[in-house]
Amino acid sequence: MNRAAIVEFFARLAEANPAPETELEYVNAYTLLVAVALSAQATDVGVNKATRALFAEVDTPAKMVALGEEGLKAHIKTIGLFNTKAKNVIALSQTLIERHGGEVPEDRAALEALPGVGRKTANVVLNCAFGHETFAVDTHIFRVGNRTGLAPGKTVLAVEQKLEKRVPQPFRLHAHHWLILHGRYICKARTPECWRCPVADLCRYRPKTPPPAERARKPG
DNA sequence: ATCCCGAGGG
DNA sequence: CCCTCTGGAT
Repeated sequence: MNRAAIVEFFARLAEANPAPETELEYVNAYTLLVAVALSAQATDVGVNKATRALFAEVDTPAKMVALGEEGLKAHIKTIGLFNTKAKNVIALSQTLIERHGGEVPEDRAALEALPGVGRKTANVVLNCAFGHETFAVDTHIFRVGNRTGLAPGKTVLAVEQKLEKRVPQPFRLHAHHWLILHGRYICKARTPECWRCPVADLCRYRPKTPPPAERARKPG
């Protein structure tokens, strides 16, 4: 995708959604960090279902440590990988208290040093909580980048670096959310809905799924 | 490369 | 049934 096409690509996504935000529910930077850590290989809907009750009760690292690993597990049993996540969130909260005064650090290295926090989670927190122009590459963005030709790459880091080079202003701050929402609702993993995609003419992917009307006409 | 792992959709 | 969901640590 050339530069003009990339500008057009984001201009259309921006027109459809001028102020995109994360669909994870949170009340402060700390609960954002926890929500993102819980969202690995899980849907935001599923995470929100568990965190609504959790964050009403627990919204600081100290309260999380007081809740304890088993107490946290009881809240997040319905989320995949809950054993690992509960252990990490308690340890992460303890570390925030011991090393960062109970605050979420505005620093990539400090974030990635937290248990259960890798590059993707750090990028989301830096973008959503601190307004950094980071490109958190998740399963959606990896797929959209490769499928469309916007930012092809064999690894998530390669895709991130390509986005870093290719995404122009004024789209850099919200590119992450535009791409993730596009991937979640239109450029879906199994059956991308190209027939209602606003950037289909800029995309290198040729649809293999016929539109609903055609599928109804010719079932099977 | 493998493990962690529940809910929802097709 | 199988696939997917805002990954990270070993």
